[in-house]
Amino acid sequence: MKLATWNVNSLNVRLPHVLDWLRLHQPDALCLQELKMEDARFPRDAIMAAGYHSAFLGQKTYNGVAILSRTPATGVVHNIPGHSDEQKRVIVATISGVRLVCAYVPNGQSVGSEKYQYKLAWLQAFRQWVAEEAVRSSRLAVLGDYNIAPEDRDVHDPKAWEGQVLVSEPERTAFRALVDIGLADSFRMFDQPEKSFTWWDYRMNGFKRNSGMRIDHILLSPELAARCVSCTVDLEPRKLERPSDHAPVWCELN
DNA sequence: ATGGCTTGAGTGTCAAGA
Repeated sequence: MKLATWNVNSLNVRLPHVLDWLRLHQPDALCLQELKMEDARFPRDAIMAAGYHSAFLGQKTYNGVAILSRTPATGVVHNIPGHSDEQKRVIVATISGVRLVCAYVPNGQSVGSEKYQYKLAWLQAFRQWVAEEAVRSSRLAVLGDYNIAPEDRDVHDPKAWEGQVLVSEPERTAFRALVDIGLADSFRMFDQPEKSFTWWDYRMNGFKRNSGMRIDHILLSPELAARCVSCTVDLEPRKLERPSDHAPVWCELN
């Protein structure tokens, strides 16, 4: 089983890349973030033509998440249950007996800002709910754009970024609190290249200089972690014309 | 140098991303 996540930074612009990627990699499920479109504009037919079902939660201009899957989704949930939020950042579905959480964690803008406070409060509610879901589902995967680089080795220039948003200690503590539910950061279960990142700034030739961060993650419950044989960042789509600033990440499970 | 790109909104130029 192949599970993947990709922040596409506008599904409208990136749809050709997504369709090509589905055809090339044939994942069982692909979690998307930053659709930046209302539900009425979701390209369900084009995705169906590529052989995939869609569960999606969009909004105008910002945010928006989707789970594409070869088999139909069941038990779809929108947003964090019990947590009131205008922003569409979470969709959950069961695919072939695996409970998938697709999350677009708030960016936080800058440490101490209102958006940073919103990010930390959001992460607290998210962790609480994921912990409950982990009790209900032994086969649980939490995929998405976490907007947190968990360790200094996940940052191209840790000194320059020290204490900044995406790497600040409260954010990293919130990430560890998710892991402490009993979820494994699947990427770190395996040997990986030095300076592996999933996001690179569009500006200043960020990708060419590998000036990036690892902020997109796949966390797995113990049962799924035991079945996981690889976790890979796919750099190829970032090399295309008009790329997303994020790369896809995918796991292979036995 | 608080810049540097990209997107969506909408037709000016700004907010937001990370």
